[in-house]
Amino acid sequence: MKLNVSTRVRRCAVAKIWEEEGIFHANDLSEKPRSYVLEMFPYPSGRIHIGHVRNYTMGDVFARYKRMQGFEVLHPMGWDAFGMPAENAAMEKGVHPGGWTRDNIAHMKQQLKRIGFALDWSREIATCEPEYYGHEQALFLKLFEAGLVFRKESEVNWDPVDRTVLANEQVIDGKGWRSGAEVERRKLSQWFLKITDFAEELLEGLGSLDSWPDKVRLMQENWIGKSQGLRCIFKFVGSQDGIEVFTTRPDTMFGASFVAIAPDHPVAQQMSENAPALQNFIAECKKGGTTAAEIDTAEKMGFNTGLSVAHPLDSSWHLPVYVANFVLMDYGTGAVFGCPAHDQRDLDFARKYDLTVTRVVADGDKVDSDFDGDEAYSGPGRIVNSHFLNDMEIAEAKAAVIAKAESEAWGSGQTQYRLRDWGVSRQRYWGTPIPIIHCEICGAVPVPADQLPVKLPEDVGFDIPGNPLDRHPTWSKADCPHCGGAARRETDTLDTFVDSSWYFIRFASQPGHAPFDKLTAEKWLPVDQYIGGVEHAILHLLYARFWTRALSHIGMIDVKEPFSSLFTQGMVTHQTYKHGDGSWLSPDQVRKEGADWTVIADGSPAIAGRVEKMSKSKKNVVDPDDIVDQYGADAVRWFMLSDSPPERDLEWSEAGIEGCWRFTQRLWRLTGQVSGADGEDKPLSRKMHQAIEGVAEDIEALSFNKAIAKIYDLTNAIEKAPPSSARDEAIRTIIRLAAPMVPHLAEEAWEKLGEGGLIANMPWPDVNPAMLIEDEVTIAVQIKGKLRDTLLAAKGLPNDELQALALASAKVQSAIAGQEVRKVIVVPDRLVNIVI
RNA sequence: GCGGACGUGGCGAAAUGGUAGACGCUACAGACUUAAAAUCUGUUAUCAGUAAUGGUGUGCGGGUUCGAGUCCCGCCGUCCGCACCA
Repeated sequence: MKLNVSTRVRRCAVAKIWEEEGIFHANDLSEKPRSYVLEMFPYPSGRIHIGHVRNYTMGDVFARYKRMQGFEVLHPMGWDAFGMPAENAAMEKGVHPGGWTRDNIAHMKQQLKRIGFALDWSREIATCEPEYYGHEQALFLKLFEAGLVFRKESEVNWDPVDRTVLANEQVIDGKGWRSGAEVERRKLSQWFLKITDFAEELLEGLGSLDSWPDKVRLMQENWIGKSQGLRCIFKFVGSQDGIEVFTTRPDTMFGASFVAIAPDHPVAQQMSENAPALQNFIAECKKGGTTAAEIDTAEKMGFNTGLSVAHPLDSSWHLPVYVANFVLMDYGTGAVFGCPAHDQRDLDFARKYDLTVTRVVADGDKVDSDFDGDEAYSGPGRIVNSHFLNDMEIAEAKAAVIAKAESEAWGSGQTQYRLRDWGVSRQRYWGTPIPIIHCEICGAVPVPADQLPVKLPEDVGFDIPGNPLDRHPTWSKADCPHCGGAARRETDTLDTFVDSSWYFIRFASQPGHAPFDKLTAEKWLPVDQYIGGVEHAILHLLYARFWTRALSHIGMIDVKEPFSSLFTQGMVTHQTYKHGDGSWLSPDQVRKEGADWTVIADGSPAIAGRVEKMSKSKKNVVDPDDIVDQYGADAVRWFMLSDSPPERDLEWSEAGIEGCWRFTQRLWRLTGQVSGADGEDKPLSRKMHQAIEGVAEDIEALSFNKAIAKIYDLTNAIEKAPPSSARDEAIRTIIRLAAPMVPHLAEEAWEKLGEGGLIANMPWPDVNPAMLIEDEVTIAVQIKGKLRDTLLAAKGLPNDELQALALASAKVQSAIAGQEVRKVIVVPDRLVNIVI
């Protein structure tokens, strides 16, 4: 226990003053420049995780810094409160999801408050409350009216024993997590949002997001997956009907050796009606989960339908038609032609079913049509063995085939996206009810606005798997808003990604009667700095971008991109330990003895495992409450920011937090050293001004580890310096520089230094540019790029004088040893490189 | 399988193409102390050398350049995402 009681009491008092004065409440009417700082809101799982602490500390430092720079800052917090864990808790512990969630929120809110985050709690949101999700239903219906919502069949993971839809994470090795039954893919009619209408916009918009990490933009670009290709028909032999195929490689058409269609392609479905063998094959394909990884890694299987199609470029050339498990109905036309020589999947398939493999793109000097080996060639090259395409470049050949297809009317060039429409239906209770009523006569009818919110019923049970809304005795019964006849409510709820697709707008403006007020929201949006985990790089961020654009499209808000600057922080990791039998041990169950680890309880040997992401199952979690009790919030905050660059993983360690705690003490001791002495200290003052500038730059760039290194540097310099008024000023300044990071200590120190008011309200210290300039610089002297000497020179010395100084150096003279100097490269104020 | 990233001392790291290892942690030595803790001072990439100094060194192999941790090509390893976890 590092903190004594009185310290803890004082720190609580500090937090209370911030709260009483309401200094972190954002003023909608402020005349100041604005800054909207947001961290991804947490799922209320029960306890704040150390990863949250890292995320929110970064945002907090940035928000506090922006306040010091004179901005009106909006820094809100809320809860992504719908989701599966609440239902799991209900099943396991018999508690109601709502009660469980609200208890968790209350507890976690207290935890956050203890860490001293400068949050505007007056804008707190929990997505599970009708005050939030009712507005979400209204927005959903706006999109419905705009034609951006539709219904279609889509596959889900079906557990045939529990008779329940499973989430991907509930499918383990193709089996249901509770029942252990082999999971099947089953089709259900579900609601979708037309995100594909915005594919091009979302792709183009990435270009304007220059304050997003390149990797995230690249991932989204690949996810949207724009490609140009040919859509064309392979006609059945002797028929005008055929199979429509999409390909991005029309240049390889003369290398085609088969056509493959998806198991749920209409042609396959129709044929299977009278073909039990095909039926079995299709059923076989439907085994296992729905994820791309599972489908891609499944062994490639095909079924020869016996059908033949004619090659569009040569109708006398016939190709077999297979049903194949690796062809997806969701992408393109659900049918492809296989060119094994130049596509790995097709090659694997061709080898397995003994189909011809013809080379049509030259691989260096390999041009013969017979292709051997098991590695497809997808690189550049000239077209070979392809009649009129021979000798063309790939791009040229693509254009030639598309032109021919268009002129002969058997196909056309087409832009295709990999992005699929967003399925938002979930067969679960704990989510936003989809505000639709199904009437046998009128179809799917929106719930009228004056009947919103459609509230979740409280009286539900979780003793049986499946959706309690579906089997609720009365809830789903409703009158059709059109004809007044008996009808049934939609019992699916919305994907929780919908909840997180507009919460940042609600934070900016939350009237009671509407989702948000357009003008007020536009004052704050877009979010100036958004911070969260990379794991959200694609889905959440893309959905939120889409939702914002959709609202903009229907005129509800004039904002295209919701997050102008994005930062993705790394995970918090910790050493793991195991028993000899492989079971996990928590770090406090082991002790180091010499080079080895032993289990404290029984002295048996323990194994120090890898440093891994903190998780309950590996027992390497640290509870923020415990460490705040032990070291205080400031030391914990300092640790979250120091050493590791924020975008990388941070390893939690006992030694590390101890070091941070010691630093907070050092800083505190400094504040007792104000001497009142007179006198200048130019080098110290220069260091101080460099720190004011450097720390500001680093915080702006979210390089907290570098900012902290600069604060350490200045601390070292202050400690070494003799008393002077410059030193006293440096002490007062360093507290202000550290204030965003260690706000409690800074507040107390401010009082102790006899300064008035709250440091939280102080501006960032001013830099005197004249004080930044160094008058001497160290010049590196190299010979052929190798360092041989360094010398001190006046800053700004002309190149010829630097060169003369370097050549005069004794070390240089002995290294040259009379050889001819061929060239000298001089970088002003930096180095001289002598080439001999 | 597909897509994306990362790799520098004992450890976390720093370094507009220009002195690799700032800053922190650990460890070791010393001061203070009856003692311990705390604190303070110093050392801490590696090899050779008493030292001065010199060689080597940023995952591995090549390349561009006067000069490469940084740029290019090819490997290896680790991590993240893949549409119903959030």
